[in-house]
Amino acid sequence: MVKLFSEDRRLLYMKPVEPTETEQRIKEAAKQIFLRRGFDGARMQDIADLAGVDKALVHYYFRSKDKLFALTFDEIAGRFLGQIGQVLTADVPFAEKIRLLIQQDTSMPTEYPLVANFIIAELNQSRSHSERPLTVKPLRDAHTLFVQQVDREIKAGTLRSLNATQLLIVLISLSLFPLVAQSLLQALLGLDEEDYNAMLTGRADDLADFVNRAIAP
Amino acid sequence: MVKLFSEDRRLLYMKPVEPTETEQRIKEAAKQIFLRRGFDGARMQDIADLAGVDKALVHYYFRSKDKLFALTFDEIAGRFLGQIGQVLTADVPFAEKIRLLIQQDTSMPTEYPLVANFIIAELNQSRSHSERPLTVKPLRDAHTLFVQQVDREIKAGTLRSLNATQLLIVLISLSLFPLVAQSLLQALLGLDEEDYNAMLTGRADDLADFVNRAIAP
DNA sequence: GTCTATATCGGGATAGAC
DNA sequence: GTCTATCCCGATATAGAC
Repeated sequence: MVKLFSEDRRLLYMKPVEPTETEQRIKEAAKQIFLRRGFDGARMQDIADLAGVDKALVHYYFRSKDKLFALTFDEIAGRFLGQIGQVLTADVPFAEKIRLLIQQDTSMPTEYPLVANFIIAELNQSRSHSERPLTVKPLRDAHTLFVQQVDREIKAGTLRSLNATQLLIVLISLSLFPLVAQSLLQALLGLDEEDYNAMLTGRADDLADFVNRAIAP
Repeated sequence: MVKLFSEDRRLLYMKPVEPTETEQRIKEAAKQIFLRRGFDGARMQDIADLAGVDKALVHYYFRSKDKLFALTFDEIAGRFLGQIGQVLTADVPFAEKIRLLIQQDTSMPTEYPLVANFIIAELNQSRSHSERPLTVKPLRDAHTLFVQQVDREIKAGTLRSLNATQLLIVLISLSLFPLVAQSLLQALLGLDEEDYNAMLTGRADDLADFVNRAIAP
């Protein structure tokens, strides 16, 4: 019993041990590969290559593909939902909040569409066949707060009467779908990547205007 | 040269030979499996099982997984784009067309969200790593026609001045995203499937109203 | 901690009998 | 056309040397 804590520096020093640099590189590589190929398409070999280490090391640190994936997914989904939550709970005027929600896309790096697509695809997979069930912690507080704010605006007469959750879904749809479905919309409209991106840039203001007209009293 | 056509009944009879019933069953099974699991997640064995035939038969009829997938994808994507094209080119008043575009979702069977998700996901995959390049024939005519109709409405003063393509993207976003991202939105809002579907039902009219307010002169 | 070598298995594909 | 048996590669995972 004397040596109870002595084998684990975490318990001795009261804070997490630093992940080794290698471990970090593998995690980052896993994120990139899983984001692009999904669970089924990803190869442990590709992750190892991207991290510049041997395949066996990946297993040394993370045991199995499933575990590594679960870890990666939670991190990606957590960050993503966190960002949305921040905007929803931001202490800004309502009109500004709408612009923020919509604009989130163009301001974000190229990774953002990948992230949204990834989360949707993998949640679908894990839902349709019950093994490997992924979960995402709901943004209950942020959602509630947004609904309350909308209801206040309606009472104040600055908004017409409408369902706040429906409005939220509309806002997310308008901002995320063009990113998530870029490949489909490009094909459908017959645009190349450049044209498509040109069309997306600077459309946040137009969209905000669009929404404001729709929800005016 | 005498027997040039005699080995292929298609050429003799001037119309395609009937696909055998087995072949049809395999194609249908492939559609179901690919739709749910995607290319990477699908197993030839699962397709065979669902069709009630041996795995070897699947290869007998369709040669390889790639070929069977390409065939399936083209059929699914073709049908999907065809439906959208039909609505875009429909000869109905503009306000009605907007309702049709938006409503497409709730009226469709459960397969619709799967289809949209499938196309988006697989187009992304084949775009991000160049092997297995999938293509979708653009809806140029339908798109052009829609743009013209919008521009006429603007000239007639029944619509405020706006970019027709942007409007089209908005309409598709509003109708498709809640279906495509159901798993994500459910998680985000903390709703179970029943609640979520309840929220979607009957929202077509509200959405059409929403859009009409936004585009009124 | 990091590598080499290897075990093991799943899954796509084909050969060949019927 | 349909099945059985089999090939063979690729991918996860582990054992063991350093």
